[in-house]
Amino acid sequence: MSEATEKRVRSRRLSGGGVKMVDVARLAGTSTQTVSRVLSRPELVADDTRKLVEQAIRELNYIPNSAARLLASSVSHIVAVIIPSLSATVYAQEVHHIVRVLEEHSFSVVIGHSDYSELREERLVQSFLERRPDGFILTGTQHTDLTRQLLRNSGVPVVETFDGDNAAMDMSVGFSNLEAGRKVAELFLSRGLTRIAYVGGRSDQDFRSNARFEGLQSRLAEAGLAPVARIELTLPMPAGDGVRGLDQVLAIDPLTQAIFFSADTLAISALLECNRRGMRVPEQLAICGFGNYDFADAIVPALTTVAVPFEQIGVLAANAILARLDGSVQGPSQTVVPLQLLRRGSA
Amino acid sequence: MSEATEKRVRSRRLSGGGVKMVDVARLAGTSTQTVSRVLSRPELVADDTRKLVEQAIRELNYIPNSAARLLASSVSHIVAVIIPSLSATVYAQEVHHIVRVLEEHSFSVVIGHSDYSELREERLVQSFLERRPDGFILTGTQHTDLTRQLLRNSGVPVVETFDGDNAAMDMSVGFSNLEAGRKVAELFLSRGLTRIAYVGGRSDQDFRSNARFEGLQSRLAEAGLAPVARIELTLPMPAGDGVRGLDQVLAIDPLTQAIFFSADTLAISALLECNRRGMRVPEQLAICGFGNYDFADAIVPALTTVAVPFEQIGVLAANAILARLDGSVQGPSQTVVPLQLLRRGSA
DNA sequence: TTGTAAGCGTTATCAC
DNA sequence: GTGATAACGCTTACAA
Repeated sequence: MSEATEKRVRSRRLSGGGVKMVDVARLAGTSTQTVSRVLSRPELVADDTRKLVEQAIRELNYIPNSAARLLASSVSHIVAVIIPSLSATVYAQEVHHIVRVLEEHSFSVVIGHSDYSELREERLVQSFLERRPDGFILTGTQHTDLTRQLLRNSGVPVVETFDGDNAAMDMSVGFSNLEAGRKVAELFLSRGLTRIAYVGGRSDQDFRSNARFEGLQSRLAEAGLAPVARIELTLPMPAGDGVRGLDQVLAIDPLTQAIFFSADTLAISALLECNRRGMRVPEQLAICGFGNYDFADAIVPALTTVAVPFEQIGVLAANAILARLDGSVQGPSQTVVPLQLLRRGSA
Repeated sequence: MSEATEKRVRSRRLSGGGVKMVDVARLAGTSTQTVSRVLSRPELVADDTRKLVEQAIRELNYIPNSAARLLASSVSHIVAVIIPSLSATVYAQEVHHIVRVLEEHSFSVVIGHSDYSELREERLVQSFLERRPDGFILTGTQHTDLTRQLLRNSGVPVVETFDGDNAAMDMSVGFSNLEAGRKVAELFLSRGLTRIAYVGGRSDQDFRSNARFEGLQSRLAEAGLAPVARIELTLPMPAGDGVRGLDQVLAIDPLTQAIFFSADTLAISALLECNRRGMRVPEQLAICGFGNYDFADAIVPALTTVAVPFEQIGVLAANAILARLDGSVQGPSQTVVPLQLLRRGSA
């Protein structure tokens, strides 16, 4: 921000409003301390005094300055949330519920996107730490060393989400991507399918998709099989990429019998494309998605997919932070939420 | 937060880390003022001094305290964003781009949900003002009097989004919902359809949907027609509500020829349901959506809809705040982004 | 139950 | 180009 800007902003602030605690105290005929108490621990103040103060607050339209409060008390009432992208409904859903829960407890949420990059995440962590948040909610367990170090040094509670397979720095709320892959393999195998492909994010970007692939692969290996193809799409993946994935799979093995897509958006667009091309699903090609998004159940055939309780993850993550802050829980914790394979028409 | 909590948090902070500017200054052999300058206006510091300070910062892992900065400078580098819900992709998209743009300028975004309630929005504004944000981005132009008063008094730049029809408090970036309704009416009329229905949000919740309905209605009136039905669904509207809307319309008028849905999610689920029921779209029932979401183009028939540049709205809103802050723009402003009727298969 | 005094960590101001 | 000192608005600790 330019020099001129700072001046402008400052003068704006100084002229406008600018009611502070002393002003309230003066009007109420008390000390600032009493005003402070009315705000944070009203039960310690005599009823009459309290009413006077409350009246003065209303009259002056007093709004406390949280920066001053933080400086004096070292509690920010801020939780920092870093997700790969708000454009993916998965994360948007999660954040929705994080915000909802935290709002109720008068915490503010500051949000940032890593764009699927550990380095960008590191910069965000660094920048968010300047606000002295009372908690961090990150996505996944893959972080730079500096990110870990910064967070550890800060002593802030950290929740890592969406990854129940790997060890967390502090607390974690996630699900087993590995298990998801195995479940899907199991399903395909139970239908006697052997030519099975995987379509997901690039392996250097999407570590949780990697785990799903590994799960699929390991289960297939147990049956003496190997995936016929693995397609890696660059993130973020717009829905239309499902068709690209489909085409790439078919280019590698035109006789592919089943595809596991790492996201329902991809699976849905691929399935609709199959319909358009007259490829019969699931007879000719079985399709399984991941996430159980909107419309998974509305298309024909309905999409077989793995349901993930994204909202629950958001709620649990927020609660994990809150529990640590109010002391009801002390150490590290690892929460794994269950996945559910929804067998519908497409596989 | 409980008394015990405050103590615990405080002690954690005091023990862990706690490197401050004086520590850096001491190590670098300068004053805090010089450290401060290195951080905000490096060009004012001699190269040698600067390097010493930068070295000390790295060595100590110093992280500035933005609360102290705000207190001293009255610039928070925070923008508060309030949307109805992050569960709706529309707003998630918008926020995604707001965050992206503001991050680049080292602003943090704090986010809140109004849940389509003006009263909740008011509480959020009140609570966010405690953080002394440098800007506010709100959704729509419908707010309580107190909300307006608080924002006006604070002197903070405010951008209202998504509503280009009504007067804004300060700045606005939106589109004409009225025009959207008229466009869709025009389309239906051009196809000779006369029995036209509308499905949208409850009129006391979704004011922008109201405007779309009014646009539709006014254009129909010019042709001597009136809508055969208007369905009001309670927000938030899950995709499946599209089917409910469809059924309600058909219950009122089984001969309805066309439906304008206030969101693509509704339109898509209704269209897929028509397919399932063997109702031919558009011959038997024409369907038009709003928003041009994912999959609008992937289903069969492809959804005719109104494309809204949600991302662009986010970018423009963020830029409007930035422009005001750096003084390049002074007064109120009203930006209206264009809508585009995408005529595809469904109408 | 209430008040007084001393910080919290930074930046603005002015002097050098 | 650099430093000393006084804010910034609130809470904590202690005293009354």
